[in-house]
Amino acid sequence: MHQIRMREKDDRNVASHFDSVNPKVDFVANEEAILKWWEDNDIPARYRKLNDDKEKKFSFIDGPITANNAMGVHHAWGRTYKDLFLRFRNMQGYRQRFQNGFDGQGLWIEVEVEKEMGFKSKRDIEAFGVGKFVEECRKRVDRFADRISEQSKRLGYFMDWENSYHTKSDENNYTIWHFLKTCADKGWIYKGRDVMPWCPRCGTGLSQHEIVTEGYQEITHESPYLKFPLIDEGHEGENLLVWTTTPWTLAANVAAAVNSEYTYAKVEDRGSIFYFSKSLVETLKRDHVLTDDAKVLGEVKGSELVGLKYQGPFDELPAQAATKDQHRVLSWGEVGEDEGTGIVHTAPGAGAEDFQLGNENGLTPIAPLDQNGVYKEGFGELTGKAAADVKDMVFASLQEKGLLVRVNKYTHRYPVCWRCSTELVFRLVDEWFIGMDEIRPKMVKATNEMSWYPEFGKARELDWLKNMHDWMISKKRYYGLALPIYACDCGHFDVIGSKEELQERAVEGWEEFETSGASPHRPWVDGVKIACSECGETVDRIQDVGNAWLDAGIVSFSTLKYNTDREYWKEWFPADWMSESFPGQFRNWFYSMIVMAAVLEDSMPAKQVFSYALMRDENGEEMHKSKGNAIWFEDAADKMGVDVMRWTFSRHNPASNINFGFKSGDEVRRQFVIPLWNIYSFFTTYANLDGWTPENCSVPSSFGFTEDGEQNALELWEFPADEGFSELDRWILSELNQLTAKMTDNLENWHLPYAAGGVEQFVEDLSNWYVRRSRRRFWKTEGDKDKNAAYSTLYTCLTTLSRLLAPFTPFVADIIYRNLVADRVDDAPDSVHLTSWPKANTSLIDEDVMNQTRLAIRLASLGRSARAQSRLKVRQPLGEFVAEVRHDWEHSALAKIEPILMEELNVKTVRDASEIGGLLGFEIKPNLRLLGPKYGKQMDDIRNVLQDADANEIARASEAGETISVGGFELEPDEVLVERVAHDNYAVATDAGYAGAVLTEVSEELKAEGTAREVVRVIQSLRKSSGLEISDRINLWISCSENVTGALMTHADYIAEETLAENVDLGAVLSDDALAVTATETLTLDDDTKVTVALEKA
RNA sequence: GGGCCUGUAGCUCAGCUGGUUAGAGUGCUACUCUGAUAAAGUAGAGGUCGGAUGUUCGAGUCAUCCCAGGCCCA
Repeated sequence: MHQIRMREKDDRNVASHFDSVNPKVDFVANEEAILKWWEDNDIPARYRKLNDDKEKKFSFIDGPITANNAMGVHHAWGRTYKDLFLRFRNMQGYRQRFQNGFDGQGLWIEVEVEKEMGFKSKRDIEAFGVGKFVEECRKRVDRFADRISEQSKRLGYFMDWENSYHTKSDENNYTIWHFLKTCADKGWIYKGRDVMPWCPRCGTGLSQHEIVTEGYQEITHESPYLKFPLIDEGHEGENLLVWTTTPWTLAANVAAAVNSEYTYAKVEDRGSIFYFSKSLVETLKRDHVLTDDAKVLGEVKGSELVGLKYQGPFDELPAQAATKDQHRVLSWGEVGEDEGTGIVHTAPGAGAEDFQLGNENGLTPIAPLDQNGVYKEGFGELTGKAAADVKDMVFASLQEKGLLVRVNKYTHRYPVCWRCSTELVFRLVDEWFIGMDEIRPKMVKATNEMSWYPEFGKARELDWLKNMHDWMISKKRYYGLALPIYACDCGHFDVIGSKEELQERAVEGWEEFETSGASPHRPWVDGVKIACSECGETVDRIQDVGNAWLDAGIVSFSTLKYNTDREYWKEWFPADWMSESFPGQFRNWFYSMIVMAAVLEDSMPAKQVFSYALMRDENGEEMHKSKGNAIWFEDAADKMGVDVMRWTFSRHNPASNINFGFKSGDEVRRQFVIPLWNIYSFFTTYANLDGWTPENCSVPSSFGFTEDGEQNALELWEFPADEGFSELDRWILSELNQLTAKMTDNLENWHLPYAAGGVEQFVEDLSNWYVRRSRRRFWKTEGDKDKNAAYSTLYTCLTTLSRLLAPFTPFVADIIYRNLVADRVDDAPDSVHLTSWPKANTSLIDEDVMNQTRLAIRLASLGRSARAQSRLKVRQPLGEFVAEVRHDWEHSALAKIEPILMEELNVKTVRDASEIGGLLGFEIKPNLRLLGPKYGKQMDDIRNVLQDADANEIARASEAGETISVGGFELEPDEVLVERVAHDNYAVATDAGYAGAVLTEVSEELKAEGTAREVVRVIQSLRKSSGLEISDRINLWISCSENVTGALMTHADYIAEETLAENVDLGAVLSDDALAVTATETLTLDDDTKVTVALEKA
């Protein structure tokens, strides 16, 4: 057998006893201690190297975490998944890379650094110096990368932290160049135009994201209503009534839009005829746009207006020369009729939606503003004026032309620059795009080939691909991928695909660039110039940097040595697994990963995608720093502990949002971690008392690795004939092996809630059935085979559990493992994280014994319920328990579990209700599964006749296998269901077709026994309160009335045995003196007689 | 407006190809028990299974439509 040997045997000081375990444990302090021990003993590195010699591998590609701020608990959620599955694969013997990634380029970083430095605009950055600014950005990224690494270690995340990749690295950026060059060679890269939100004060564009989050304010604008005179024949003298909140855009008007579905009114007011949405007539009168005398002349559908030409409000301007003949009415589904006029002024060069609409309709956009928000040439008196200052000039001009109808105040949410609160304008700018039409089919193919968890991820990704437009990859900023595009005035542009190519093509500035370190970043790379491949002119790099998703999308190439070691890349690409949160990542990281793999290799980037939803606070509210409900990682780690946090995540269904908080953490600790710890504490307490060590364990263990296909000692093991293993042992070992098998399967299929749920059920079973039912086996004084079997079984459960839990709760798992195994067993790995994943011995999975025990647990519960109803305590023995079961096998099983039920329920006999047919009454129900298909609509009649029929007769007939004649129906014996109901003298409880009853008559004999047990209980609690050790012997006096003495006499031996009494003085007369020196307690029995017990240490 | 997901007890969620009285955990209340116990046991209250219509002998489950929430797209 191949065993990983971690330490020379003689280094090891194998102790014979377990460290004692404090039941009042401080989990957080333990975690910190373990963390230190891991560091001191190099466990993470040894864990990572564990499978270096293995053939099979598991390739994980990490979605880079933004190294821009510290980690929150929502990051801990995603990182728990990553760590968990990587640990699982490591324990299974897969070779892995363990590379973490940091995302550290792009506007997000710039914005944080600007805040840090107190910058207000791009001009501040330019003044500070782009080079210095970029350095500051890099420093911030490195600072937070370190911070996140430390936080991740605290989470127990075992990664190769010294070898994390950075998207800002040269390798990453140059690999993107290669990607872009590949796109360019196929002709997919082009320069296009788009309208972007723009801050005229800062002179910079803002991303949609910056506006969505916090960039809106309530602002009141003066909003004009104006006429667009129609010029088509037959419409002379008629006008469109148009409204806008941005008067400065009117000079760039190209079209007007209506909703074809709406009905428009033709209205005469003050001598003019207007068209506008019919539903707004009253609103416009109320707002004094129309007078109360306005007359509705008729109605037209919006579609009838489409195509009509009109005269624009500023057609006299030179800037309108190319567009004034394009003015017409367009159909646009987005036009609403809640406000305005139902006719929308469209300026494709000054509004994002307008631009889109303009493109669809072949309009020429007019871009009125320069980068400072000032009108360019061609706008007459507006030229040279800022957009924000021209509204009065616009109104005056409209007034003069007779086009202005009314100006109203209008308050609305309007986007502002989140840095300086200046109202944004929309500006037409040049951007660079990747045309996706030819890439899309490859992406669809890859998406279909990939496995998605949850499964609907595939449909969502495909849906996104369907809607996907060309990819805008440029951004007018400083810190990011330097786009290797060299656009020449001749109209041609070159794309450079590598550092080497740049060097070859450079005609200027290469030496300086090389001296600076040749990092493809602004400003250093900007000094390198090439010759245009078309006309030979010297060309600069375009100023733009790249979209940040290019940075993250290339990592399955750049981090796998695609450019330097293609064999290595082939070994690890495509990845077996990638995992990120799904809101957003379908259009971001997953998307860019798929694009890159499709373009470069016509492949998928990863075989399996795993994704999860969003984290909310405890009340389901979104977490926000500003709302104060966000939880910092350190707070959670310090207060609830990382194991608790990780288990909370692990038991959750990834596909649904998680509501996370300290309350749910407390529940997990109470419900799961503490019970587990109590079992562990119980085991070590008694094992130490008995001097039991793993050498005595009669179940073999195999903690290290076996060769593939080779079975380990446990897998080959069978129950020995004479080692004392009981049904109970067989049961829990069966459950354990089933758990192991199911866990493996669930983890291989990403089914975390099932995996975690299985462990929770097992811990529950182990604690509340196995340990509870086995307690006496551990208590007894002699060390026989039965006791050793119990220790061996519990030890095996705990050590296996520690390994199954290692990927989930790495701290508590290692604490248990190290105490029970690493420090006690020769050749066992030092840490649970160096052990192999347990393999199930399926021959130990015994369905019969598991079913039997389930039945016993169920019937015991019913019995306790029945007792509770009768108000007879478990301590009072009762004559009989009658069980009603449902299936054939359960009748025979009942005989086997009889001793268990007798003990659990404290009854003298257990009977099967079927043996005593007269005891319980009958109830008859139709067997719908059989009768339904046969009788159809007659079912209601059958129901009724069965209700009215003689239940006893039908039950007899059914059990005798006779045909049942009832109400004109001839029913087969199995077409009715017979159930039993309660009878006198029995207390009955039922559940899911099962029933349990106890005989409530208590004989004198039973009563005496009950009294004896009551007395024992009092003595035991007295022993405990007197501070006696469990093994201390005592002398005992019992003072009580004569007939109670008689009753107790019969059970004197039992009392003595249970309480470890050497002498029992029954019927003793206790003097006050005696009471003063010994421990005493008085018990009042049901009939109000009193029993006083006194004891002293013998 | 379109796509996907979700809607079952106060809360978190199971309910497989339609089948008998819709479950679990948790929380709450009461009682019980206690030599591993920050535990455990038993009971109680708590549900128009988001709504409507349809298919069927029978619908939480299937179909259609609608409502609400979420994510994405327009």
